[in-house]
Amino acid sequence: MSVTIKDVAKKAGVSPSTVSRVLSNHPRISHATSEKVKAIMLEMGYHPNIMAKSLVSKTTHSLGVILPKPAEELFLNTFFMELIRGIVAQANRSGYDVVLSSGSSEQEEVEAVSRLVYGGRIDGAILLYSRKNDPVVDFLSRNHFPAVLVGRSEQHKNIISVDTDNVQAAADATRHLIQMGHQRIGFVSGPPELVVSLDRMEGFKMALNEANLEFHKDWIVEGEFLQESGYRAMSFFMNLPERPTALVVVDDIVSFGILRGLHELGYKVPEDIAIVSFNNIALSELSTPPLSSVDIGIYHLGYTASQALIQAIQEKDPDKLVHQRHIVPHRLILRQSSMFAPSRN
Amino acid sequence: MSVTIKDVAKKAGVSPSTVSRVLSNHPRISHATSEKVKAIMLEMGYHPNIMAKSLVSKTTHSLGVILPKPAEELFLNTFFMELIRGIVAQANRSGYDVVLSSGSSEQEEVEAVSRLVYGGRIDGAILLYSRKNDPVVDFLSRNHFPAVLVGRSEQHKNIISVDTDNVQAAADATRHLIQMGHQRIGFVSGPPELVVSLDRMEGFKMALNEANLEFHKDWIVEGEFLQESGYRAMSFFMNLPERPTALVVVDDIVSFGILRGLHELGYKVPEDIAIVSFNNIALSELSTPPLSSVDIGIYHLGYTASQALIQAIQEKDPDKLVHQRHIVPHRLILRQSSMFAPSRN
DNA sequence: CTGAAAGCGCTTACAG
DNA sequence: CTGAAAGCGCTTACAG
Repeated sequence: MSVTIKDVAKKAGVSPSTVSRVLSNHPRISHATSEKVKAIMLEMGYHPNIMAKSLVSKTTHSLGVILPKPAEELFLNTFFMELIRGIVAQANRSGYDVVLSSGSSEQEEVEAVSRLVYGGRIDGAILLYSRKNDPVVDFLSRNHFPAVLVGRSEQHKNIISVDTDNVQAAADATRHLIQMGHQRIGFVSGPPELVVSLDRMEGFKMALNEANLEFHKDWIVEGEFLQESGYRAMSFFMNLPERPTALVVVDDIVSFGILRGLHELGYKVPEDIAIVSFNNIALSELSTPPLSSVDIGIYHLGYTASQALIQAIQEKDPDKLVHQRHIVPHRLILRQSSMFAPSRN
Repeated sequence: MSVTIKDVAKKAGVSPSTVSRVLSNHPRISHATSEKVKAIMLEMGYHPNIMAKSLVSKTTHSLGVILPKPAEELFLNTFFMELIRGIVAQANRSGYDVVLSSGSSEQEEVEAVSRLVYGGRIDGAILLYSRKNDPVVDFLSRNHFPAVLVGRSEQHKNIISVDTDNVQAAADATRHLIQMGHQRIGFVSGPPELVVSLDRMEGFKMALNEANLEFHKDWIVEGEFLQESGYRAMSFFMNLPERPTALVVVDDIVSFGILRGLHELGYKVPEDIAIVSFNNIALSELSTPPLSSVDIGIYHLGYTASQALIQAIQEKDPDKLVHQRHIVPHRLILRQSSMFAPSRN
């Protein structure tokens, strides 16, 4: 029913092969026939059938993106949206489509991915997060399937990854508080199975070490990327006999929970406790007070991930692809939540 | 290189046709051969090639989702993410993939969609928003391509749509303020080219009318779905000689901007001005004060859109599809921002 | 219940 | 510079 290469060929008085060659800008085709065929394609409203093309070319011009399962799904809506926007923008620009997939368990995630991969539905995959033992990463790595990880993998060192230097980022945030005069600094971390939590924790410790500041076990709290976690962490800290004067918080959303709790209890930020967190989402400058936050360039991360993946797909020499690690620069944005020098005691 | 239906057939000692029939659970296949073939498929790691299947079946089992162009892109990250989560969840459950596409202008949007549609890449499309004169809707409607609109279209009454009853929702919000004793109520609207802005405005007027309250031209402000718009609206209202005591605000994000502005100027919410807004995003209960908001079930909207689209794709009788309109129920969530009765004057 | 054959719409050596 | 032919991996009448 829809117009095919044969219809165009017939009307143009050439063979289907020729039409196909015009389509792919084959060099050895006469300018005259090329023009004629193109005119007729336009006239007849011809559009190449992508499926047929894929079937023979063994390439789909599609990238697969695996959405995190519900547990982490709550985790920062705006983070993932920004990431996906960056991914889709760059993919479309390069003529690639993006196929979204999700599973409601790790098991289902693997099934979804393997359907896409084995079914020849996608040319490469992007993972939006990095867990410590991720079966999806295992699967892709085992199958030598082109893949890019946003974040980094502990096990699979040679998967291509696009990441923030989270160790440095956390060190930067911590150093800022130290420079402001804080000596008692706590850390609110994310789920320990996420690599990002570990990296930020490490940077935090690093900065404390440099400054010969004490690393206080009691001043470390782990949680989810949820406001409730921040709320709980806050209540834990504020009940401590000796409490920190500043906090490094793994994510802005978590800081919102902390701010809310402190507000309810009548504490003031940054006077009673100073806060720096990560990701600099749109709302971070809108909270009361506005949050100091490390901007990690989320859109840019997504954009770079697409770019790296497409490059990997098109690269023939596999040696060039081993152990690629793209670092997107971060930037500490200072706002009111950390702009206070504590009195010495 | 990958294992095909022929390989399986050879190993099983049957014809490719038979393997294909086993795959599709054809009724007239003997249990014995079916079992044998299935065992061999598993053993050889067979996975059907989706492209080949699509080519012959003329169906892709993919839904296309068009991301809004940058202008509206900012518009409510978390809104779109929730919507997409709902869409993907339901699509995957029904065995459909979701293909994302975007353009950086209306022109590019249409091109992206037509590539997907004419290229046979998708079986149907979901639009995430409704503009007043949308070329993408025109395109889909003109081509009689299965499509679902989240929102509603003024021109194309017979496109399938999934929507909130925004008129009622806005009326509910407004009535609540009236019941609290407010007589001077303002409205902060969104871009006038979006249908949702118009519908909510209409509900607002309706509720005022019912209560014989004056509709004050000065108390209506249009803006974007951005915090800055809220900030500006706030400053406009607060400089009025006679200002409203309560506001209905088209979106929570806009309310955040209003809250911030009022806080800076030292006004109190809800005492100086009460606020109700829409969408009930995750952060609405975290603001200071927590926002009263109409929960429109965003995830549910996405979920329903997927469901309706898949139904439309699978429905043979086109008469059944005309003028379908699915309404997802809304619910006014009361929080502190509107819980104050103004003194009579 | 099963097989041989044709065909989906394209590409790409091979030949000229 | 162009065409005829084979083939990508599947499905589906048609026959038996």
